[in-house]
Amino acid sequence: MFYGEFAHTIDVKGRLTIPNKFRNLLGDDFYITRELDGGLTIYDKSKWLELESKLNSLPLTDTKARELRRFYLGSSCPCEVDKQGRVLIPIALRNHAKLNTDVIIVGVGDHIEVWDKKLWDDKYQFDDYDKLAKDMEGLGI
Amino acid sequence: MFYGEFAHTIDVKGRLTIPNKFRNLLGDDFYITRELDGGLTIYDKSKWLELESKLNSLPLTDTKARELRRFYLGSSCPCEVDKQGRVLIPIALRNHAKLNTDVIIVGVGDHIEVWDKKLWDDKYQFDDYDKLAKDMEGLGI
DNA sequence: AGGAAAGTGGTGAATAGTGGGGAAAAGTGG
DNA sequence: CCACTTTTCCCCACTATTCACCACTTTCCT
Repeated sequence: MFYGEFAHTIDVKGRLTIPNKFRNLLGDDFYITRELDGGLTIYDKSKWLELESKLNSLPLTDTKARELRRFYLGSSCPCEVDKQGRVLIPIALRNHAKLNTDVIIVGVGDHIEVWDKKLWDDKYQFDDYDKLAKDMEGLGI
Repeated sequence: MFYGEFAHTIDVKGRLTIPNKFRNLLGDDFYITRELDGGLTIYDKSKWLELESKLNSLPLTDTKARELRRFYLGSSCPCEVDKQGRVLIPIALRNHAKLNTDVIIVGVGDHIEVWDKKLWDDKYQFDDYDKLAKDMEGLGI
């Protein structure tokens, strides 16, 4: 399982170092794709296959299903790490998540998320604890 | 399986380079045809044969079946890549998908789609995450 | 404080993508 | 059936990107 928040940088070539704590857990084969709220998600192989088979089971005739597939599969990328533990994030994904130099890598249990630092800071400062508490209540936690 | 989004160009002669990552997977024999949402689709041989046999199993007497066949088979084209890894897209298909110089080639799991860049950008910016989430919910993902 | 490990940055070779010229082939009209 | 135009295909050349490697800085741990 992936936990914690790491501040890393993407260099001019679009390379991002995977936090050391995540590398062993991810293994050699993992996938990166878009994520609903505007960041990127890294899935290990088994999680990815799970998502993919769900998507593939959808009927071809459904317009929404086709769009979902384009969203997830179309933007995804099998990752390869170099000897320094870095992956190259394709331009399309970098643009989608508006990644600049500074990014935040977050372990969220069964997957990892990648956010532009500014976006992350704006969105998830978590200073409104009352609101958070209300949300939790609504979800029965 | 085909993943990812690539921005390529069609030159004045109508040639399109297949992204290197897709070439090996496609093999020598593959097919291109129209696609439902306004782009083109590339199928590898096995997927193509599958689609073709499905279409051929439809009753000749059914008007809709005849139209489907015209749509898919009528516009299709067996592709050959030159030594630079390019295919020539027939004019009919180029027109159908309104392909200009800049196109987007998208790997969507079991097939590849080709879109005019402008069309793709307009259609698939995917910034309405709530809508997308709703769609997913509706499809049980 | 010292050493090891993690993260960052840069360089050069190899490869992918693009564009164009010219020969071969196919289509068109007399 | 022949001449002409157009399209297709093969080759070469240029540019941009990718990838593997090396070197440096910073952080962490003992």
